[in-house]
Amino acid sequence: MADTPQAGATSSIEDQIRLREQKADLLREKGVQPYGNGIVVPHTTGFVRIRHADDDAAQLEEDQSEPYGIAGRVVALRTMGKATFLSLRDRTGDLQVFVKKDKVGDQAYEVLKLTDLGDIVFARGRAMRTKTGELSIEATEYRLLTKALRPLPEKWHGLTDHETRYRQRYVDLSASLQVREIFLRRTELIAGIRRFLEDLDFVEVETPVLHKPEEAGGAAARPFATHHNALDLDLKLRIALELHLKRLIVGGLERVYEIGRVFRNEGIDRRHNPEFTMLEFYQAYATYEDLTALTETMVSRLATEVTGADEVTFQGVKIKFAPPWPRTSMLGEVAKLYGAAGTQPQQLDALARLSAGQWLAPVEDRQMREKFARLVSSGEKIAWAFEALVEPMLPKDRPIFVVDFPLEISPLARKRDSEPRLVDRFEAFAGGMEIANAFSELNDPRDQEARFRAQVEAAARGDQETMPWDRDYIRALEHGMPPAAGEGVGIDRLAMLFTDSPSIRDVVLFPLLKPEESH
RNA sequence: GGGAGCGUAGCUCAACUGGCAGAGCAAUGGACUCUUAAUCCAUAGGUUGAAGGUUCGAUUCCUUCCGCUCUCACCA
Repeated sequence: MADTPQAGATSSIEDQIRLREQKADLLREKGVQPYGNGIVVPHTTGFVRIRHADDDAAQLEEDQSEPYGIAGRVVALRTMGKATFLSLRDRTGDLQVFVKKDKVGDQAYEVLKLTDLGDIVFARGRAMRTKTGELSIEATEYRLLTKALRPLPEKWHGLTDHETRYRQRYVDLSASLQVREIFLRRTELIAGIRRFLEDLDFVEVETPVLHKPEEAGGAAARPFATHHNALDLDLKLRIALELHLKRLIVGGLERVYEIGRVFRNEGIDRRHNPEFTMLEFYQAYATYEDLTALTETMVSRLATEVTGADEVTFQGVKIKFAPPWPRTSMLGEVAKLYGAAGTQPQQLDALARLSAGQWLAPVEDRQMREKFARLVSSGEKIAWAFEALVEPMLPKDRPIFVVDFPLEISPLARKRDSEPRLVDRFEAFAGGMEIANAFSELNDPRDQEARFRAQVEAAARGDQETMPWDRDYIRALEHGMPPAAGEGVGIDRLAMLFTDSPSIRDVVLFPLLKPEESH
């Protein structure tokens, strides 16, 4: 075989792959294993960068410490005959490597000449500064560890096509340090949640993902169906963590949390992926009021830990997470809009007397108007009016707690002692998204039975997002669940807020896409 | 599921009113021992998402399909 690939080669992707395969063969002929293993990599680029951040060229020249050994992907390559600069990227970032033929030797330089953008390489050498001042490794040893057969995206614009970024996340992550940062922040967010809750004496648990049909409740959503062959058992993928975690509260664990994937068989959009990550935590002897304080403290601290500040810019709007967060009353705001004055019971009475025409009068949106026809209870109508008329007006520069939820849309929440048509519940909104939902837990087994009955009746009317009647959960409550409060937090949405990502797909490593074969 | 937009070389993008499908980066050959969007000379790279239609002629116009993005609905 010739020493170098021949001129006249073409550059379609197939040809580029073939050329790189030929280079791998040439490396083998030179005794270099293009997919070797077992190399010891003693340092990261970040280690070198930090250690020599303040050293000038003269100081580095006097440095007599052992040479550094780093490995990573070649993301830039500039050759000037017998000297080459390459940018090497490892998990900590990039560092320039300066390879001179007279320093590494002829054979290593031949290997270098067979190196392509995207290859994984190893370099050993002392730190130095180039004449323009860039910290670099001056290689005395150069090895190729992995031959890449496909080219990297264009160096200046990178990979911008969303579809390719999501389908080939490995390319996206290789090409973009910003994308890496997003996912590192997501990881830091989850670690921060664990630290925060562990400090409060919560224990992390794992509950089943595979639910029997009667267990697949805890939220208003349609589940995915699956099947266990050996038991010949139809199963659902969980839509929430709630009912199992509360069984653990019955069992006396008192403070539990789970961070886990849940699955909802519904539409996909900027805020929704069919599988997403929820934090749910339950605390015995706490009320939903306690959880407002916990939530604003936790989220504000997470914002600081993940982004460096408790003020975050999301899609051009600054959001201040520092406690206390403002509150708004779902009942109160709706009552105000419909002229229902007085105490909460009086407001509820007045709203219950409204005719369909009166409810619909202030709502212009056609689809919201159509949706009204499907509503049965007064509580559903209050939530509907809040969504149509109040939610769009919520402040954008702060998270906000919405309180005073009606009973009918809260089948697992405790009734308020002062007004049993309401429940002790809040939802937290930020950046136009619901980020948390919490309530004092319903622990009266007979009341819970009545709520399940209402769900089953709603299902009979055609509602597809009702909860099943979970008899074992009732049995658990019959054993006595201490008074408790619990909360669910959408991890993906916090990740969006803390990385200024417009789509959930930007914070999920491998979002669900339709198959690509059929393009 | 409804509506709007987009799909051209490995990547990022052009192509006027329907008239030979082009550039930069990447690639290939050559020069170059301090470059950093390296530079210089040369070369090559296309089923224009797919199928059909209109037309002398389609990247361009029409139909259907596929995928993505935005949006509405559902939801967290």
